[in-house]
Amino acid sequence: MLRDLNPLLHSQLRLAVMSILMNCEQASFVYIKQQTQATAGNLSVQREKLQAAGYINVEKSFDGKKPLTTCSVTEVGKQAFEEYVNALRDYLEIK
Amino acid sequence: MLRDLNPLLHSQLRLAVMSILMNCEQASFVYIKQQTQATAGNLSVQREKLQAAGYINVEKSFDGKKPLTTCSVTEVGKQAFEEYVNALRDYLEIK
DNA sequence: AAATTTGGTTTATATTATAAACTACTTTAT
DNA sequence: ATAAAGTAGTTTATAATATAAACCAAATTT
Repeated sequence: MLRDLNPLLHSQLRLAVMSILMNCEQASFVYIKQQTQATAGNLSVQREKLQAAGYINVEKSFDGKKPLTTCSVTEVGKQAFEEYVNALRDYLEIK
Repeated sequence: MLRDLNPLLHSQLRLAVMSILMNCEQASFVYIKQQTQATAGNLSVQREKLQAAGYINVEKSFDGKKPLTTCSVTEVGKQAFEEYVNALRDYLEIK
Protein backbone atom coordinates (compact mmCIF):
# COMPACT_ATOMS: atom_id res chain seq x y z
CA MET A 1 0.00 0.00 0.00
CA LEU A 2 1.03 3.57 -0.62
CA ARG A 3 2.19 5.43 2.46
CA ASP A 4 0.04 8.23 3.83
CA LEU A 5 1.01 11.74 2.89
CA ASN A 6 1.22 13.97 5.95
CA PRO A 7 -1.77 16.27 5.36
CA LEU A 8 -0.03 19.13 7.11
CA LEU A 9 2.65 19.13 4.47
CA HIS A 10 0.42 18.11 1.58
CA SER A 11 -0.78 21.65 1.00
CA GLN A 12 0.78 23.83 -1.63
CA LEU A 13 1.40 26.88 0.53
CA ARG A 14 2.60 25.05 3.64
CA LEU A 15 4.85 22.90 1.48
CA ALA A 16 6.24 26.03 -0.17
CA VAL A 17 6.92 27.62 3.22
CA MET A 18 8.68 24.50 4.44
CA SER A 19 10.62 24.24 1.21
CA ILE A 20 11.88 27.80 1.61
CA LEU A 21 12.80 27.23 5.24
CA MET A 22 14.55 23.96 4.44
CA ASN A 23 16.81 25.94 2.13
CA CYS A 24 17.51 29.11 4.06
CA GLU A 25 17.11 28.28 7.73
CA GLN A 26 15.60 31.70 8.48
CA ALA A 27 13.08 33.76 6.62
CA SER A 28 10.80 36.66 7.43
CA PHE A 29 7.06 36.66 6.97
CA VAL A 30 7.47 39.33 4.30
CA TYR A 31 10.12 37.37 2.42
CA ILE A 32 8.06 34.19 2.46
CA LYS A 33 5.04 36.15 1.31
CA GLN A 34 7.01 37.55 -1.62
CA GLN A 35 8.46 34.19 -2.61
CA THR A 36 5.15 32.32 -2.42
CA GLN A 37 2.92 35.11 -3.73
CA ALA A 38 0.49 34.20 -1.00
CA THR A 39 -1.88 36.72 0.53
CA ALA A 40 -0.92 37.82 4.02
CA GLY A 41 -4.05 36.28 5.52
CA ASN A 42 -3.51 32.90 3.97
CA LEU A 43 0.16 32.89 4.90
CA SER A 44 -0.67 33.90 8.46
CA VAL A 45 -3.08 30.97 8.81
CA GLN A 46 -0.75 28.41 7.28
CA ARG A 47 2.26 29.69 9.18
CA GLU A 48 0.28 29.31 12.38
CA LYS A 49 -0.55 25.69 11.52
CA LEU A 50 3.08 24.83 10.92
CA GLN A 51 3.98 26.52 14.16
CA ALA A 52 1.23 24.73 16.11
CA ALA A 53 2.54 21.41 14.79
CA GLY A 54 6.02 22.30 16.00
CA TYR A 55 7.40 22.25 12.48
CA ILE A 56 8.67 25.82 12.61
CA ASN A 57 9.92 28.35 15.15
CA VAL A 58 8.45 31.82 14.98
CA GLU A 59 10.02 34.87 16.57
CA LYS A 60 8.38 38.26 16.63
CA SER A 61 10.55 41.32 16.90
CA PHE A 62 11.01 44.68 15.24
CA ASP A 63 13.06 45.90 12.32
CA GLY A 64 13.37 49.51 13.43
CA LYS A 65 9.75 50.29 13.98
CA LYS A 66 8.27 47.67 11.68
CA PRO A 67 7.09 44.35 13.06
CA LEU A 68 9.31 41.49 11.98
CA THR A 69 8.21 37.87 12.10
CA THR A 70 11.05 35.45 11.56
CA CYS A 71 10.53 31.75 10.87
CA SER A 72 12.86 28.79 10.90
CA VAL A 73 12.32 25.07 10.60
CA THR A 74 12.68 22.87 13.69
CA GLU A 75 14.20 19.41 13.87
CA VAL A 76 10.69 17.97 14.05
CA GLY A 77 9.83 19.92 10.92
CA LYS A 78 12.89 18.69 9.08
CA GLN A 79 12.08 15.10 9.91
CA ALA A 80 8.45 15.49 8.88
CA PHE A 81 9.52 17.07 5.61
CA GLU A 82 11.94 14.27 4.87
CA GLU A 83 9.35 11.63 5.66
CA TYR A 84 6.90 13.40 3.40
CA VAL A 85 9.43 13.43 0.58
CA ASN A 86 10.05 9.73 1.03
CA ALA A 87 6.35 8.92 1.09
CA LEU A 88 5.83 10.96 -2.05
CA ARG A 89 8.46 8.95 -3.86
CA ASP A 90 6.10 5.97 -3.70
CA TYR A 91 3.60 7.96 -5.71
CA LEU A 92 5.99 9.55 -8.16
CA GLU A 93 8.58 6.91 -8.89
CA ILE A 94 7.23 5.32 -11.98
CA LYS A 95 8.95 2.11 -12.95
CA MET B 1 8.74 31.50 -7.84
CA LEU B 2 7.59 28.00 -7.16
CA ARG B 3 5.45 26.50 -9.88
CA ASP B 4 1.79 25.82 -9.20
CA LEU B 5 0.88 22.29 -8.27
CA ASN B 6 -2.03 21.04 -10.38
CA PRO B 7 -4.77 20.82 -7.75
CA LEU B 8 -6.40 17.92 -9.53
CA LEU B 9 -3.32 15.83 -8.93
CA HIS B 10 -2.40 17.34 -5.58
CA SER B 11 -4.83 15.12 -3.71
CA GLN B 12 -3.68 11.95 -2.05
CA LEU B 13 -6.29 9.63 -3.48
CA ARG B 14 -6.29 11.01 -7.02
CA LEU B 15 -2.50 10.95 -7.03
CA ALA B 16 -2.55 7.34 -5.85
CA VAL B 17 -4.99 6.40 -8.60
CA MET B 18 -2.84 8.09 -11.22
CA SER B 19 0.28 6.51 -9.79
CA ILE B 20 -1.27 3.04 -10.09
CA LEU B 21 -2.45 3.71 -13.63
CA MET B 22 0.94 5.12 -14.66
CA ASN B 23 2.42 1.78 -13.68
CA CYS B 24 -0.09 -0.74 -14.95
CA GLU B 25 -1.92 0.89 -17.84
CA GLN B 26 -5.23 -0.77 -16.87
CA ALA B 27 -6.85 -1.33 -13.54
CA SER B 28 -10.34 -2.12 -12.30
CA PHE B 29 -12.28 -0.06 -9.80
CA VAL B 30 -12.06 -2.96 -7.36
CA TYR B 31 -8.30 -3.32 -7.78
CA ILE B 32 -7.71 0.39 -7.29
CA LYS B 33 -9.96 0.34 -4.26
CA GLN B 34 -7.95 -2.51 -2.75
CA GLN B 35 -4.61 -0.87 -3.47
CA THR B 36 -5.57 2.54 -2.15
CA GLN B 37 -7.76 1.35 0.74
CA ALA B 38 -10.21 4.06 -0.25
CA THR B 39 -13.93 3.76 0.40
CA ALA B 40 -15.99 3.05 -2.72
CA GLY B 41 -17.77 6.39 -2.47
CA ASN B 42 -14.62 8.41 -2.23
CA LEU B 43 -12.98 6.49 -5.05
CA SER B 44 -16.06 6.90 -7.21
CA VAL B 45 -15.99 10.68 -6.75
CA GLN B 46 -12.27 11.05 -7.35
CA ARG B 47 -12.30 8.68 -10.31
CA GLU B 48 -15.07 10.77 -11.83
CA LYS B 49 -12.99 13.94 -11.44
CA LEU B 50 -10.00 12.40 -13.18
CA GLN B 51 -12.29 11.20 -15.93
CA ALA B 52 -13.97 14.61 -16.30
CA ALA B 53 -10.53 16.20 -16.66
CA GLY B 54 -9.68 13.74 -19.42
CA TYR B 55 -6.84 12.25 -17.38
CA ILE B 56 -8.24 8.71 -17.47
CA ASN B 57 -10.40 6.53 -19.66
CA VAL B 58 -13.17 4.60 -17.99
CA GLU B 59 -14.93 1.63 -19.51
CA LYS B 60 -17.88 -0.10 -17.93
CA SER B 61 -18.52 -3.73 -18.76
CA PHE B 62 -19.24 -6.99 -16.99
CA ASP B 63 -17.08 -9.74 -15.60
CA GLY B 64 -19.58 -12.56 -15.92
CA LYS B 65 -22.50 -10.98 -14.14
CA LYS B 66 -20.55 -8.52 -12.00
CA PRO B 67 -20.13 -4.94 -13.12
CA LEU B 68 -16.56 -4.16 -14.10
CA THR B 69 -15.20 -0.62 -14.31
CA THR B 70 -11.83 -0.46 -15.99
CA CYS B 71 -9.59 2.61 -15.91
CA SER B 72 -6.53 3.61 -17.84
CA VAL B 73 -4.51 6.80 -18.07
CA THR B 74 -4.78 8.97 -21.19
CA GLU B 75 -1.96 10.85 -22.93
CA VAL B 76 -3.31 14.04 -21.39
CA GLY B 77 -3.19 12.36 -17.99
CA LYS B 78 0.37 11.19 -18.51
CA GLN B 79 1.50 14.66 -19.45
CA ALA B 80 -0.28 16.24 -16.50
CA PHE B 81 1.28 13.72 -14.17
CA GLU B 82 4.75 14.38 -15.51
CA GLU B 83 4.30 18.14 -15.23
CA TYR B 84 3.11 17.68 -11.67
CA VAL B 85 6.17 15.62 -10.83
CA ASN B 86 8.43 18.29 -12.31
CA ALA B 87 6.67 21.07 -10.43
CA LEU B 88 6.96 19.12 -7.20
CA ARG B 89 10.70 18.81 -7.65
CA ASP B 90 10.91 22.58 -7.06
CA TYR B 91 9.44 22.02 -3.63
CA LEU B 92 11.32 18.89 -2.68
CA GLU B 93 14.80 19.35 -4.06
CA ILE B 94 16.73 20.67 -1.17
CA LYS B 95 20.17 21.96 -2.04
C1' DA C 1 -37.47 -15.98 0.19
C1' DA C 2 -34.97 -13.31 3.46
C1' DA C 3 -30.32 -11.84 4.45
C1' DT C 4 -25.80 -10.78 2.79
C1' DT C 5 -22.44 -9.57 -0.55
C1' DT C 6 -20.69 -7.15 -4.61
C1' DG C 7 -19.94 -3.16 -7.29
C1' DG C 8 -20.80 0.70 -7.52
C1' DT C 9 -23.31 6.12 -7.27
C1' DT C 10 -25.43 10.07 -4.92
C1' DT C 11 -25.63 13.17 -1.39
C1' DA C 12 -24.67 15.13 3.00
C1' DT C 13 -21.08 16.53 6.10
C1' DA C 14 -16.58 17.52 7.83
C1' DT C 15 -12.23 19.55 6.67
C1' DT C 16 -9.29 22.69 4.38
C1' DA C 17 -7.83 26.53 1.84
C1' DT C 18 -8.36 31.19 0.71
C1' DA C 19 -9.35 35.86 0.66
C1' DA C 20 -11.85 39.72 2.48
C1' DA C 21 -12.23 42.52 6.26
C1' DC C 22 -10.12 44.28 10.06
C1' DT C 23 -6.34 46.07 13.58
C1' DA C 24 -2.40 48.66 14.94
C1' DC C 25 1.10 51.29 13.83
C1' DT C 26 4.14 54.26 10.54
C1' DT C 27 5.24 57.14 6.81
C1' DT C 28 4.14 60.60 3.52
C1' DA C 29 1.76 64.47 1.60
C1' DT C 30 -1.02 68.82 2.43
C1' DA D 1 -0.87 68.67 12.61
C1' DT D 2 -3.69 65.85 10.39
C1' DA D 3 -5.63 63.27 6.77
C1' DA D 4 -4.33 59.67 3.40
C1' DA D 5 -1.79 55.85 2.23
C1' DG D 6 1.32 52.13 3.27
C1' DT D 7 3.27 48.14 6.10
C1' DA D 8 2.88 44.02 8.72
C1' DG D 9 0.34 41.35 10.11
C1' DT D 10 -4.47 38.65 12.39
C1' DT D 11 -9.29 37.29 12.51
C1' DT D 12 -13.20 35.69 10.44
C1' DA D 13 -16.29 34.52 6.79
C1' DT D 14 -16.72 31.90 2.59
C1' DA D 15 -15.52 28.91 -1.12
C1' DA D 16 -13.58 24.60 -2.40
C1' DT D 17 -12.37 19.90 -1.37
C1' DA D 18 -12.29 15.51 0.60
C1' DT D 19 -14.64 11.90 2.76
C1' DA D 20 -17.91 8.78 4.28
C1' DA D 21 -22.64 7.59 5.10
C1' DA D 22 -26.63 6.37 2.89
C1' DC D 23 -28.43 4.54 -0.93
C1' DC D 24 -29.40 1.45 -5.39
C1' DA D 25 -29.47 -2.70 -8.36
C1' DA D 26 -28.22 -7.07 -9.11
C1' DA D 27 -26.24 -11.49 -7.59
C1' DT D 28 -25.19 -14.90 -4.16
C1' DT D 29 -25.69 -17.39 0.08
C1' DT D 30 -28.36 -19.49 3.91
